[in-house]
Amino acid sequence: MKILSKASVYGLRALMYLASEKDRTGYLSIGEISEKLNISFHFLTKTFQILTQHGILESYRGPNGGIALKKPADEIFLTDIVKIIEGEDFFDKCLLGLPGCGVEAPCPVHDFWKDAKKAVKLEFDITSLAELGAKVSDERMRLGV
Amino acid sequence: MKILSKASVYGLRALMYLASEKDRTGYLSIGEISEKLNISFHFLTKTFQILTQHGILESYRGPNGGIALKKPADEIFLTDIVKIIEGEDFFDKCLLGLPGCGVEAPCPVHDFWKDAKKAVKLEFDITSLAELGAKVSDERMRLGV
DNA sequence: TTATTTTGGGACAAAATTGTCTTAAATCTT
DNA sequence: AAGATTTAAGACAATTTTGTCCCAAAATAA
Repeated sequence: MKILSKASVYGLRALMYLASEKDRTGYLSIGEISEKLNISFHFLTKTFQILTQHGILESYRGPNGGIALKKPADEIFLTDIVKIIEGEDFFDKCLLGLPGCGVEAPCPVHDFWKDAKKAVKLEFDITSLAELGAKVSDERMRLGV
Repeated sequence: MKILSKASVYGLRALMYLASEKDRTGYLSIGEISEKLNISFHFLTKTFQILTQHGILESYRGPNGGIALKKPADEIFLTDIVKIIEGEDFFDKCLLGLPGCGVEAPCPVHDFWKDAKKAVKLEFDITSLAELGAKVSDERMRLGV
């Protein structure tokens, strides 16, 4: 059961890493992050560009440049990130891919799937990068192999 | 939030159609199903071949041939189908794609995701093709556009 | 100024998924 | 026996996703 593209997975892992290093001031380079997490540098750069354009990250070029969270980590939630990368309709999709599936014209699994999406969305709505970053730095939960 | 490949989606929709036509005796041709549901005939054929090889369907060639459920529709559950098409580990995957993510070495979202997967799996485990077929035939829930 | 470091952005390649087509095999009908 | 119907199976093409590469732009440092 895979709900996220690689772009989202890489983006999320990288942002969690960023949040876990909250004591370091200034910018973190994409190179460092991609190395630490074993993610393709160029691929991650592209995802970060999108997140920068959407106000999640702030970037700075040149020596000692890199990226940084544009808002406090406790004000950025999983939903924000996932909707940017996967699309605004991320939590509105029919399990069977039927367009316009809803109460008026539901598919046979609509009722169940509606609830399942709601539960996941709720968790994504309330889970912040600060919380996840803390789990990495404090509880040593892993982001890589 | 998309958890199923097209192969699964097509397969499930086709099987629900089959279950919804339970009064018709004999085999239903793949051609009819693909037309009714607007699914590529050849693509659906390949998915059906896999389901036939795994004991979900029974096929018969020649005039008046086609496919039929190999077991009663109330003995076939969503989990059975999805595991065949997506893989046995369908409900065991880490949200962040980390191999071996588990209680010993969890990722930061492991706890939540474990529960979310469990809830979806439970529903897939108890939802039969008979139940879904009835929703299509009795409650006119839709399988196509 | 010149060299170095870093992100930005696009072109391009590789891989995976999805979709199409052709031929074979099995079966029925005439 | 011959032709028609239908699934089986594989080759192949199109599309999407993922990954790589190159060069430009911005900033620092010497």
